Amino acid sequence: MSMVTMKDIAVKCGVSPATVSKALNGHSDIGTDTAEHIRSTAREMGYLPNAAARALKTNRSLNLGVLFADKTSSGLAHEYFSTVLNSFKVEAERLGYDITFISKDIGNFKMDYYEHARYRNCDGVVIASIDYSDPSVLRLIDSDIPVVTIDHVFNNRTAILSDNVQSMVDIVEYVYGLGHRKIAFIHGEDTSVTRNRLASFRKACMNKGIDVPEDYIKSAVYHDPKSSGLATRELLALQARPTCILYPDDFSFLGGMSELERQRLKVPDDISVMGYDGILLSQALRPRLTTFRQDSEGIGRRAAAKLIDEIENPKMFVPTQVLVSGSLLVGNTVKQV
Amino acid sequence: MSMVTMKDIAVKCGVSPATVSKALNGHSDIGTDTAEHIRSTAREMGYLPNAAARALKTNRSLNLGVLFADKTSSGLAHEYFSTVLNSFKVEAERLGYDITFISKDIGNFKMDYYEHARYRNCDGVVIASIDYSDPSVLRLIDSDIPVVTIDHVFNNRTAILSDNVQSMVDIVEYVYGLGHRKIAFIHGEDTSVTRNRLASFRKACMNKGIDVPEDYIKSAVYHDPKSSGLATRELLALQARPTCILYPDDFSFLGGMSELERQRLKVPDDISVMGYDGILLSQALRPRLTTFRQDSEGIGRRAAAKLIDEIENPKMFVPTQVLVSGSLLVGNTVKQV
DNA sequence: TTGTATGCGTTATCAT
DNA sequence: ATGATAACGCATACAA
Repeated sequence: MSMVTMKDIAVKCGVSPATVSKALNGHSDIGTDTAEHIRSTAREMGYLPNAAARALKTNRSLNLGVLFADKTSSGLAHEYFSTVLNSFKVEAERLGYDITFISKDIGNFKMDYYEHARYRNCDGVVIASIDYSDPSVLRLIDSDIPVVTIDHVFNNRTAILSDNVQSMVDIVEYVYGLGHRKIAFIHGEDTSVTRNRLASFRKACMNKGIDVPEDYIKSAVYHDPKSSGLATRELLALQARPTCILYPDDFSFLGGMSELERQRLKVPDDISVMGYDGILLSQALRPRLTTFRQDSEGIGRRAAAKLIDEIENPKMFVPTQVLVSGSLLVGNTVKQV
Repeated sequence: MSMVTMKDIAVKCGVSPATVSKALNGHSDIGTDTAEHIRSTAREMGYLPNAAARALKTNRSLNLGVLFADKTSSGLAHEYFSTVLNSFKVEAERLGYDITFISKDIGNFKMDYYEHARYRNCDGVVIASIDYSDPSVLRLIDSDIPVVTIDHVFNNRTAILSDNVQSMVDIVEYVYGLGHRKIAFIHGEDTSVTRNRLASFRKACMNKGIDVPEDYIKSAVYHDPKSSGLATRELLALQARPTCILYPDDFSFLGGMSELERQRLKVPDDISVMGYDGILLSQALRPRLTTFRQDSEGIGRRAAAKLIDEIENPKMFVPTQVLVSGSLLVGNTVKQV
């Protein structure tokens, strides 16, 4: 059980600890024979590097901070973010980095995000699904720690962005292609993502020569079926009822679905609908939900790659906005009209 | 930006680093006036402890390892586990611990779970949602590192268990109370959880004097609507069709739902169904799914509390099985017959 | 090619 | 009540 250290290996091999260190780290100035001997003895003895000691000495922890939280403090419950996190983790591990969650107030010790990341010697931090106006977040963003943000752009910081502009273009063109001209859009709460989607929706409609009356634009809350249900009811009460409703996300559509059923409207025969995200659920519904699949796996992977690149090549670092495109997931909820 | 250390504080206060350390750690052998002065200068200077240095010296990292993975390597995508993880995280942070994911093979360095946990100086590890027969997992379980497992029992280890025995009793009694005597059970793949549920189901039925023909017991895969859909079809094809079907989990029920709709069977008028888990989705469906809500939040919280208790009081440690009970979530999918 | 010496930031022991 | 000193495990500049 007791940790075997480089010193132990040095003793066993009859060399100095420095030699062991170099051999284990693959330095070129060690005889190939000695190096190999040291490496094999290390393996035999079950040697493991001590991350803390290494971090203390090198000022590099090979540890990335993850800041995933929303108001409900359960950013992980959203399939989109848990997928992003998972692929971030996989890519980071492939490149030799571990992951630690960053939070406020650890134990009795009051600290903000920046302090927490410093305390744990994080080499970099990825931020997603959070209130970007929180001063504590801003302090981290403005700090000297490499940061990559997801779905939000800051000056001088790399951002990975789901292409919410192109996605709305694809969506509008798709439903337009099926003959829809009365397209309603229920959007989530006001964030930069929402603003992008909304603006792109309006523009795409304009480009197609579609008029979008203001009461075809309804406000709801992401991931909240109830508010989307309410918005659906309002849309259905309109004089000129839309033929197609776009929901803020797949899960929210469930609220719309209830309302449609209550009014005995069949999807897609009586009305067409589209979701957003492409979560598992959407493809388990019948009829299968037509939706837009965000490449959450790609987003997490790119975030890790970019962050680590910035960490390992600080000199060459240029803040970038990486647009990750998704794709239409055609189900059976949009009918030709 | 440059780290302010205890030495810096010592210089500024005109005392020795040792005194600073003691003052900051609240030792009693420092004058209250000096201690307070040191603490306030530390605050002014923006001092932050260095976790790596502290870990190196104390052999305690205040860091917990998390081993969450399934075959699809996305244990996080399951709402049950992401909820467990989140509450584990919240409780751990409240008690002063951070969380790091444990994996195999970090970068080019081949290691198993135990080695990874050691490498990161984890004070303890929580294990869930994993193939418990993996030798690499067993090595960790049999190691000297404090471990708490979730939904699986090992000798000499603390386990947090969702009460799968009582839950099945509650479920059977509930549907029995509504007059059902022909109850079918679709269960997940063979795990200890599944075995407990199945045995408890059989026993509960027996206690109620209900006969359970073997073809009322169907095998499916957790979280897989397709296999549950198939099982549903088989059940509906039976001579003596069940009046109520219990599904392995809420999500799997979606597969059953499709099959029921295909056969034009109305829930609950033509057939009653129950899910398991109580995920968000289940309560967004219409009719609302009657299901059994596992206390995933409580499970994560108890796991963190137990693990940290073992870490901080190793002398008093006794391996325990903590049974966390859930509760029926009554929706509208079981009809009185 | 190998070894010596030093220090990363912290805590703990032992003096004073 | 405070301080000098050493040590945790490792990496590196420099000497040999």
